[in-house]
Amino acid sequence: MVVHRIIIKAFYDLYMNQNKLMPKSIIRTYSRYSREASLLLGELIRVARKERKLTAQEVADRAGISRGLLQRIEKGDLKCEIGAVFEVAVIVGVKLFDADETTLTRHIRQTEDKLSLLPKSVRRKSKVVHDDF
Amino acid sequence: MVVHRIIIKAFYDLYMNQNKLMPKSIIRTYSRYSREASLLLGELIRVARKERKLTAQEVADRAGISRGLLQRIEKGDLKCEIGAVFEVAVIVGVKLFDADETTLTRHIRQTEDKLSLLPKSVRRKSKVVHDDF
DNA sequence: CAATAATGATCCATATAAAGATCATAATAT
DNA sequence: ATATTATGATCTTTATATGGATCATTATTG
Repeated sequence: MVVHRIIIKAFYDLYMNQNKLMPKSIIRTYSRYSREASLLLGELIRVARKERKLTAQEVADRAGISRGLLQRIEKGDLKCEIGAVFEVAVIVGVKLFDADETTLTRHIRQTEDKLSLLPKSVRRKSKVVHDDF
Repeated sequence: MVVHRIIIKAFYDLYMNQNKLMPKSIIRTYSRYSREASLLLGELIRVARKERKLTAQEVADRAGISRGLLQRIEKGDLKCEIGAVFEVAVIVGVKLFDADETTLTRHIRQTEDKLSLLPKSVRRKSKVVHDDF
């Protein structure tokens, strides 16, 4: 029943468009530092991939992502899942935090210890110091 | 015209569901290394935020993200935009690559130099070595 | 202890990232 | 030089991450 699908699709589009009038899109802005950190990570990945003589498709397959996403990652696109980026880094051998597995685990424990000493919640000074003058 | 919206919504749901029968969802799996790297980063962010006495809401606002997303970031959720994570890290003062802005820029240049020396594309050995026996 | 604020968790709607397909171009091996 | 393959770029569809609201719980201050 092709006609059904077409009609339903028309209503679907209608529904989608009625709210599309004001996209309310989220235009996110990034600091220079973030952009450069991401760019560097992407380039390190690309260098590592080539040094290991792996094609983009091979790495993408191993990481379980599309080649297109890998391209964006290597370009330092900030709108990528951090999980995908990290996974690719691992595959091509780029170390995160400059640490191996064991070191990573140790750092986690240290950080958790530190965290346990800090207050569970941050309390804003409820009242201004009552500036008497 | 509330009725219109309801009807249209019904068709919308119908349309969405006809394809939902086989979600074909992408269940991504992550390596232990990726999971721990992300967890560490999240915890470092949380520690830094508390040390600076910033509430979750304040940091979220400054980063232009929701408090919910910040929560996920601090928990090391791998399904977050890397841009959001990096931005938060910058705000609370967690250094990426253990480098300041200048160092970052220098590393980028070094990496690009390295990249320029590598072949533009990786070529798989087109033919197996013709295993004659 | 009481009051209040921060955090954690969950839900829904929607904006958007990702997959997949396709095309053009560039780069490598023979 | 030529054939072949990798890469880059763009488009559409679909899956999903995010924002925003709400509620319960926990912490902190006074």
